Amino acid sequence: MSGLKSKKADIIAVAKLARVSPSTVSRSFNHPDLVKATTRKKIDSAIRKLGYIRNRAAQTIHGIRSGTIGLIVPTVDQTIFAELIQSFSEAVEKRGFTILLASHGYNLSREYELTRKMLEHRVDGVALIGLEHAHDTYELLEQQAMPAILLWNHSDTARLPSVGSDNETAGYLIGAHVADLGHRRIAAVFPPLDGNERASMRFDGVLKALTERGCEIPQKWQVETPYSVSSAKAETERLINSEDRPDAIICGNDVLAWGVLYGLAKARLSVPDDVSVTGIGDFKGSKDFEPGLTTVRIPAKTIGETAAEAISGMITSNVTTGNGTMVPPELIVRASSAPAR
Amino acid sequence: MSGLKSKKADIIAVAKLARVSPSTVSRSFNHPDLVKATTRKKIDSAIRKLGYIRNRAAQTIHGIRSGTIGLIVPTVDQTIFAELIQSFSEAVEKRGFTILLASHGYNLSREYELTRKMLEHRVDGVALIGLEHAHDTYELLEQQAMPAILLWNHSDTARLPSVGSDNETAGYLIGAHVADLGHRRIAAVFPPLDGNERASMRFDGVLKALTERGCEIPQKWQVETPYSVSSAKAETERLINSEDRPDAIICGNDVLAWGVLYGLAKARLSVPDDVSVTGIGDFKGSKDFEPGLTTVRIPAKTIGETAAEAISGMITSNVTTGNGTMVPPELIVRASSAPAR
DNA sequence: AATAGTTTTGCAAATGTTTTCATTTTTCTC
DNA sequence: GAGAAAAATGAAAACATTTGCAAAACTATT
Repeated sequence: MSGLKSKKADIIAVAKLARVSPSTVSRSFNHPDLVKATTRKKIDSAIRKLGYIRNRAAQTIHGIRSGTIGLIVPTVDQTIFAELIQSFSEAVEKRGFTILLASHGYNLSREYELTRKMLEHRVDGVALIGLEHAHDTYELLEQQAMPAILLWNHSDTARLPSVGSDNETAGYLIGAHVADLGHRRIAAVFPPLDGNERASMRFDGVLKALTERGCEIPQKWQVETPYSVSSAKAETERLINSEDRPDAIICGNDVLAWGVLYGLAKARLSVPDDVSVTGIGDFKGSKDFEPGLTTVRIPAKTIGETAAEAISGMITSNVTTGNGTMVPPELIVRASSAPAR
Repeated sequence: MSGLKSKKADIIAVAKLARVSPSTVSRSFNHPDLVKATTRKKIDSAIRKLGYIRNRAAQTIHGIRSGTIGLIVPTVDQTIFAELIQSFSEAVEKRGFTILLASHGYNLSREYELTRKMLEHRVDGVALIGLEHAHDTYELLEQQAMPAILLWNHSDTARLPSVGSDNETAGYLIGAHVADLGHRRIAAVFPPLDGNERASMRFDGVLKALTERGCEIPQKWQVETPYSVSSAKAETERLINSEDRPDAIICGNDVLAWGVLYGLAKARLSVPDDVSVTGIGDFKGSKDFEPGLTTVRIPAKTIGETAAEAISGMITSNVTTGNGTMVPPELIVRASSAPAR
């Protein structure tokens, strides 16, 4: 009641109240050095009085950047991505962008739809997770000449610049570690490999390291299980039930490894005395496990930051970063693995 | 080269190619029933040929909704919020909105800035986490008549509608459970209560339940520790080192409870035989712990969905949902708590 | 106090849509 | 096949800004 028109204030209202033209108000936002200090004062006070808030939509149609970056993820609520989302979003915010977030639940055609939606919103760039995307999605981004980047995994041959780790290397590191500890009775607990490029490349890496060292994983010890602690736990109980049990279990990721550790604990088997266990990912929590989990760290924070820098470079100065950056994974040895007896 | 003008296609280009007026193209998007099927065909083919993508920014300046909802969180990368973000975003996506996400790292003035930014982007609504926000933030939202909602906790007296659980009730449930099991030597491991409304209300609830049952927590057993598994673990080692140790430990959240469990495991104390342990939150993983963690579930999924429904109601039909919805927390008894000996 | 140079400001066009209203085209009825 | 009614389309104004250009207002110089 007391003065401020409750109707939405626009730049014209501000101009009127400050007794200047709209152009001057606009300039005072975008090129403050071009307007006299005293006029700027008047304008600022009018802005405050009216509670005016700039309309980015109106700017955007002038070809001005929207200041948003679309981030399209499979899902948010897995530790694996939450960390990445956090660091990426923090890093782009620092550069003045805001994240437009959408999740597709591992459905590639939904991912395409969401990409379209991002383009409708005129995001300045798009970030996708992983290397596998629908043909249409790539086409769309190319055709619209939209700066885009792939997060989490890196491959030189990807169709877009990618920032992340190499899953095969991650698998190789773990495979080599376990084999070098002298284990020969090795089992693998992985998510379904089919259609999961992440998991299957890790597995390939493990196999490569083992083969080089003259080991192999017998078919019966190659376990596939959904991405969940509880099913990994259940599978583990099956795995160790036979008296002919492995003395090392290599897991496709930390979540599965947690499940395996619980399964072993329940069976009163000691880790690492009876069985060595390894994960991949170094999720929050793995460090504090009892025993601490030997794993490979995929440095989510570094990836998020590197990617943020890369894409804002692409946006602000059309600098294409070649085919991205390889952020090396790192073996982290903790208490859950020990030399074979 | 082969036909498609690489310059950004607008609605006018489409109209020209389809030999109709821009109005008709616009109509064919927004009121397809008003345009003849054959013209629609022509238009669709022109759209495809040019790779035209609608410009929501241009629509938005007509007062049309932007189709975005601002979600401002303290941080993404804690299990606690990731689940909530996922369910909220999924639920609003289902209603045609996209999430504009920003994180402030528990900095309330940064939260205010982010809220402003959301308003600049002309989001259709804003969702904040928790009940505690800067005065300015509330003012801003009110003054701009922006539909807004608070997630995670509910209070009838909050300045905005809130959807979530009541932390005091959550604490009460756990306190009652532990006391009713017959425990009298009870310790509490909580995050710093000062300036943390969530934690302190939970603690109040615990105290209330205990007092009603004639118990109390001695000062020396009231432990404050940062939100992290490792520090809870360290604190636990201190706590049980004295030979006069508690036989039940009530934790302010599941993450701390995990730390406590690890600490006890390391000390070779058996849960629940030697000590009962409880959490609050029922985070992913608590179910599969060895032993399973007794806790109070704050149903993130329900909260996200309820909140999504509430805010889209506020947006699409100006229905204000009173002061929100209380989503009741639920005691979940698992193996980590047992009757006192 | 006139001139030239510089700094500030305003006018008007442009941006990519939607929408109201008027006009044209089609369909129906007899 | 004329007239009325209904359906489909187009013209133009509106939306909230930015920006190129020209005009106006200052400053400095003589």
